[in-house]
Amino acid sequence: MATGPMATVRDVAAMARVSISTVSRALSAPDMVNEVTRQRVIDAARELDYRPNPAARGLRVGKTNNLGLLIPDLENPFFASVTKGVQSRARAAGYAVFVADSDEDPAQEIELIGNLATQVDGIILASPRAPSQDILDATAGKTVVMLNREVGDIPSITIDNADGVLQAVSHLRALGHRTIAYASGPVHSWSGEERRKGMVAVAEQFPDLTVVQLGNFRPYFSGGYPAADIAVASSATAVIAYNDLMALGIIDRLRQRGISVPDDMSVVGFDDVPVASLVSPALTTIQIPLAGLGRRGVDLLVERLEGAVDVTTRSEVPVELIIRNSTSVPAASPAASTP
Amino acid sequence: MATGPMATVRDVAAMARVSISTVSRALSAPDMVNEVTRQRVIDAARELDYRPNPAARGLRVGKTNNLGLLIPDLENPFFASVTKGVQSRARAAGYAVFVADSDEDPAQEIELIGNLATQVDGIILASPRAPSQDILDATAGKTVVMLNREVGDIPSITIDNADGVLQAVSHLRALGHRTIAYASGPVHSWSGEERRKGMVAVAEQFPDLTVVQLGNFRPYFSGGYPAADIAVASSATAVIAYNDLMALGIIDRLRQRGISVPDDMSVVGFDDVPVASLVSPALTTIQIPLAGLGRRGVDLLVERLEGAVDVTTRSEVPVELIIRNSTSVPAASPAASTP
DNA sequence: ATGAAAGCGCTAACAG
DNA sequence: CTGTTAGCGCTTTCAT
Repeated sequence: MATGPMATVRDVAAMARVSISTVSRALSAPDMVNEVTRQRVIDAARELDYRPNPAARGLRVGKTNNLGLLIPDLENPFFASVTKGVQSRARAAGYAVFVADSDEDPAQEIELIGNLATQVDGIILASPRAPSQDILDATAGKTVVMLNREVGDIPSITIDNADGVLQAVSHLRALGHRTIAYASGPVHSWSGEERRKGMVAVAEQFPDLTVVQLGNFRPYFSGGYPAADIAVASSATAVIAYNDLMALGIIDRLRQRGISVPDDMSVVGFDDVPVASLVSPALTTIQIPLAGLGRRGVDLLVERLEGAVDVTTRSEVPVELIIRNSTSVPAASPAASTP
Repeated sequence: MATGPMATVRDVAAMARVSISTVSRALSAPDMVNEVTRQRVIDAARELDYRPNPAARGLRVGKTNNLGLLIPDLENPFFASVTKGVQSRARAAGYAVFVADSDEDPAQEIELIGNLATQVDGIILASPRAPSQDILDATAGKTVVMLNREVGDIPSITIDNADGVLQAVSHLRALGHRTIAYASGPVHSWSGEERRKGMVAVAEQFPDLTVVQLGNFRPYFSGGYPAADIAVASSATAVIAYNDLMALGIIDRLRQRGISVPDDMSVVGFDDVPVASLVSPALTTIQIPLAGLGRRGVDLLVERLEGAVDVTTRSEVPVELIIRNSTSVPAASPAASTP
């Protein structure tokens, strides 16, 4: 760093009275060097608090041992959790991670991919917002894995959106709901589209159900307000939101209008971000193992970096319905019998 | 990166038919090179999508242009926001940032400081948990700035905790509260101690007030439960929590026990994390400019890195009371007149 | 088992 | 204005 001049191989070599190559070996190839010499080097290294300069090593070896993580917004608890998972797994695997926040800006994303690429061995793209073609161009020739989205042949880890929607609907249906609303996320959201399609599929699967599409809303708390109003205007007794943040907004708006959740309206979220369990009513939601998603992303990336070329390129993580207090039997439902 | 072999100065030099030093100059020293040659280099560089290898440059120049950020927990919205601020400002200043999450583990912190130090020009320590002496040792000779804590002579940016507490108490007092409880954070928390001391000072300042110290609680949602129970057992009509998360827990526990907030008990948080405005009742809290804290941290660090040695070493950012819906006049207060 | 030397990609003297 | 050269700290042949 700035003040204390870092010790280099040369310093250690001098103190241990060996050549610099012996220092290098003693520290990495445990057994290519005489036991006693090695100890001398180790001691000198410790004494000087010597740490190999990663940049220098990287330059020589052609590998930085750094990973890049690109996310749309750190203040979105979804990505905070994913980042946390990436962080810890990367460290365990011996990588440091550059985190870049694109602020939901597709253009920034593309630029950041280029920046990151100069300093890392591989990049994790979490829910990138940019158009597929732009991503394809920007990542050409780079080692990249994608989280929560699929584009082209880029290795990816996604979540089982269809099953999530199915679980949510099944839950609601079992409670007695027959008209269920769905509040979509942004039009261009990949996972949003997946979930919307899932809703359509589920609707076909249950002929006794009426599924009403409320429209597209911003995937934040604020997006829940218009969604709630439209839901109320519909005949739905339950609403599934694109994500937890939106679900929270829906609940808040409902409360403002004197509509009780879950008594008058059931609400289901998606993601199970940490805050979902801290609000009241606690949110029934589809749990995505967010930190796990991050960890698996690192695993996949590291595999491609160090291992075989043809490892599995796409996988999907399961989701699980977490029933809390924002769902119950519909107000005047015949199925509303509490044993 | 992995597949596409990155172009180097040499490639660009070849294509532009100049020497490598001319390439280097054309790209950094705009006017040390002939206009037309320069353009040839620029073109070649663009053609090859050339990007100087930061590691190589860093090695040569003795500056990485990377910053390290160490935080206790990314899933804590406090740090997510700080990180976001650091991120954006660092990028604007031409730095990439390594983010390291210590998982609230003091030992990890010390180790991570050492790891980070090998790859960065400077480090930002956000609310480190380790003992002062350990931090002093680990950062000796390194360029470091600290956020939300002071130790030794390390340059720091803190917040005006005393004023925050004062604003909270004044607000409550104005509403008519006369017995106010304070739920402290962890014993070893620096800011926790600052706020506790602030409460004591405020208590002395207002002779008509009774301040009851509830004890020390975990600075999370869960810590709010015991705090709430003790608050209820006391005669306080309002409680100020160490932070927003704890305040949320207090409110939740109060609700469980059928105690209405703010009607039966007022609650004030601290930090104004994003979720504070999304819950119901929306939390009255002391707002800390969290992202701003991160940005100022970068500014201070970069100043020390690039500028004079004796820039201001300690500063404090102001806080502001945000009045929302978790506070009101006390239940049976004589001051309870709504005009 | 150890040392000498080359070279990763880059910038900064130092010539010219 | 431009080219040659050295060297940042490290690992890795290649000798010995």
